Amino acid sequence: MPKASSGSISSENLASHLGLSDASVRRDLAYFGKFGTPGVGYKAEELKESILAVMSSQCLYRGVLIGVGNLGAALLAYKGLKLANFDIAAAFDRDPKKIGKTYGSVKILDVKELAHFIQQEGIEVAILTVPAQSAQAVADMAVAAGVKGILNFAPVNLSVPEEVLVSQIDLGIELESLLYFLRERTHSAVS
Amino acid sequence: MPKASSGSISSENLASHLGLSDASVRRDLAYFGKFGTPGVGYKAEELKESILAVMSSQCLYRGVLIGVGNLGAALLAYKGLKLANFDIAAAFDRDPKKIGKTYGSVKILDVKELAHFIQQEGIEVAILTVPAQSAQAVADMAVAAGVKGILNFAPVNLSVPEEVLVSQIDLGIELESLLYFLRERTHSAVS
DNA sequence: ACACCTTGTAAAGTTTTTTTCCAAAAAAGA
DNA sequence: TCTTTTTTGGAAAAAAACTTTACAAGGTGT
Repeated sequence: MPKASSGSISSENLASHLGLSDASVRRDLAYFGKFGTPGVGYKAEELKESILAVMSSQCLYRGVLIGVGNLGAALLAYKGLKLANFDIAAAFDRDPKKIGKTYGSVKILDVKELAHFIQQEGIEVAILTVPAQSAQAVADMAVAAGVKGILNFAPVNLSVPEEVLVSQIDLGIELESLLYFLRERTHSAVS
Repeated sequence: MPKASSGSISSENLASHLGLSDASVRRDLAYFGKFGTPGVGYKAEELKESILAVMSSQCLYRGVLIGVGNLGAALLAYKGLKLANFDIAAAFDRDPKKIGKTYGSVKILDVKELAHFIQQEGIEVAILTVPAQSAQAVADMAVAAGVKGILNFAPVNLSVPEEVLVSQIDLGIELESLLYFLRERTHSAVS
């Protein structure tokens, strides 16, 4: 592994830490601008600033999280979301025991207020962490109220107008995929 | 959208429900065997049986879940895992308040017993739902004890021997990706 | 001034994914 | 029975995505 010199780091060095090739690192960084200096590499501090600058230059999106079960609560607690210039304006649930509570700085509202809230606040993104059987109905509500993107954790194929972007996350499929590759690997090792 | 005829469904019909092309559906199904009949399509009941047969013909993997926070609890409650012929043999945590409890049929044990349990039970897969700062240490333990695959939810690049398969799930990155495409779409719509 | 690094980017190469195409199989109508 | 229609499975072609190679241009140190 190449060693880091004072304050600077080369694409080769970065690559070895990330498990990529030097060319990939350069290409990916270059996509957003010129952050390095030829013959030297990337100055760590500068690179960090530049990346943060690119990320925060992206316009802010405001979103709601719908369904405060275990998974929803986990996401509310997860700090990584703010990094993406994403702001959870409110969470929604149908359970009266949860409504009115606050997770961090996010308030839990009654799902009946969802449409009104989305319209009033100009919400563009919804994170769906509701049970599978309610997912389509909730998505329909959110889309009708004006949401443009959905991050869907329910194991259901949502049907939405094509101008709405859905990103599907199925934890079961991730696991199956891992197991599949494990089996492939052990099988080919035997044969 | 094509209509379904009694008991049978064509690849084109399946495809339209899944948002794929007919050819893709046929190719993907054919990968595991011949389930359809030319001129007719796939008999729904038969296809379902065949898919279940393929899935359960895959050898069973046993795994442990490490870190019973909100996310861990959500996964323990999620029934989709059993479908993949995957069995969570036990969960682990370091919090004495959680140790000894039972989620569904899964018992929560002390993380100190992790290595011993993995070896004793021949566990092959670990699901990591621990905080980022403990992820590498826990992964090291699991790998040393014999785990061959890791499903990692901590936003950390695990470093493991290359014979160990790691599947990384970063919910923050999923969200960023969604936002990125949303921005791309709205920008190109303007210009 | 010269030798040596290392970036950014274009071009080439590779891999993966998707689509197209068609022989063969099944059903339905003549 | 024979022909037409439908639809599969799989081969071959096409397209797309991803990686690597290659190198001019920009910088550093002697």
